[in-house]
Amino acid sequence: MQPRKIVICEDHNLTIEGLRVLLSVNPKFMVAGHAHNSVELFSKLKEINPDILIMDINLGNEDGLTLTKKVKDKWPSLRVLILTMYDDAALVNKSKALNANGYLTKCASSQELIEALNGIMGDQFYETPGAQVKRLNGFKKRDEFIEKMKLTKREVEIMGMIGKGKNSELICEQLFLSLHTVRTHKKNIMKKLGLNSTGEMVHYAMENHLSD
Amino acid sequence: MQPRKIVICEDHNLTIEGLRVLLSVNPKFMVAGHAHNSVELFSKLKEINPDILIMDINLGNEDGLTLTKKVKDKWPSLRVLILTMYDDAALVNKSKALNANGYLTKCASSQELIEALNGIMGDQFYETPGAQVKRLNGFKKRDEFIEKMKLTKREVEIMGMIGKGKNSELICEQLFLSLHTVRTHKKNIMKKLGLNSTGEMVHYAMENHLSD
DNA sequence: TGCCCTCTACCCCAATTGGTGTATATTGTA
DNA sequence: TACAATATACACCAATTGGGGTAGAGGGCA
Repeated sequence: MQPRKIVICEDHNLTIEGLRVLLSVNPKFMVAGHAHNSVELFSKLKEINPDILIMDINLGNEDGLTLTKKVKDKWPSLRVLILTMYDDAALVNKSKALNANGYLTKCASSQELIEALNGIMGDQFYETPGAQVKRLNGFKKRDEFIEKMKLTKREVEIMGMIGKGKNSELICEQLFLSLHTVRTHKKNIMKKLGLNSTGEMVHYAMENHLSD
Repeated sequence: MQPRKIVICEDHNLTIEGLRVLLSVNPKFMVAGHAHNSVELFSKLKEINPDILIMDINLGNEDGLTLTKKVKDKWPSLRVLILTMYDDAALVNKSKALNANGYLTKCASSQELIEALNGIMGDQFYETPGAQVKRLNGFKKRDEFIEKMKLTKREVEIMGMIGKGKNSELICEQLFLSLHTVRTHKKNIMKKLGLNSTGEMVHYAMENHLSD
């Protein structure tokens, strides 16, 4: 049988190279390419037309889950394995909802990776057997990322402008919105992220690279 | 020459295995063991007595930096390379302060990993060359900024706290000042720098590295 | 001694923001 | 089709901030 062609989408080179060598010893799979972001990914998918996409959720300032949906819309038969450091039930469900074929945390062994790659070829959604629901409160940024996932598109957009130090009035002008609307969005963002002032929002947005 | 013995401390198996194979092709280095947490780490260090420790900062619910300090207290000659996904000047400085020997982000290529492993054998703190330049520019920019704008010592101090997203009330409490005084300082800073809101102040403070 | 700068502190008033709640149109999706 | 989520818009009131002052205490210096 031909080896399965794999494309890896992941922003950390070391992880990409690690996966490449890990998989190079297995004749059933072949890493045919990799991408660091959505633009590279679409180009690679067109060029290579792989069987499997290994997708990291956290791609710097891009959202791997949204990207997964776009990819599956265009290549429905492509099998997608979500590979992430976040062992979170909500993310597993969201991955399922977005038509991914499996979910694996980076805590997995190479053995489990191979099992997952075999698993996602089946009809059912694949998940690490006995995946433990670990608490994620150890390091601040982990939670922050999960929180970031809860922001809607518009909220992320407004958060980006706040991160540049813009006030509500300026934002509403530039987005052709009512001042009320912008203020409502700001308040919703603050609730979601647990922030209490514009200053904290600016700090958070810059710290978490929500601003370009 | 004997290959350098390496121990990897990292909670993600895939990363460990990836690093293992990446390094297996290089005769200068040998991965002699790995650990997922502090307990395993101390046991491995005693058993193996390696030359190099590759340490992930983010170890689930443990803190890799604190662990680094403990390790260096016990094995001062051990060379420690901090390997993390966070490209953050504050973390670099903290790593330095805790006697680590180098700092590398996971965005690095395997080539840069090798360079880093060679680099940390020297006396100086090793950092991804590009990142170093970036940081130097930051401090240069900071000095120019302060000189140009002629902020007083107190104003720089308050600007730093604003850059962390703190509001006037919190600042006055922490500096044992009247709220009036802090507000006066803020207004003076705004006049000097031509800023019109707290949001703009936070943005400027972070952009110009006035916050630690 | 007189002058300038810094740090401290206060006043007034207008503008903006924060907290809470309501409401409608649209979009996506089960 | 019906339901949930999102984006939009507004009301009301309290709290904070922005913009304009004034002013005394203390340090450094010609």
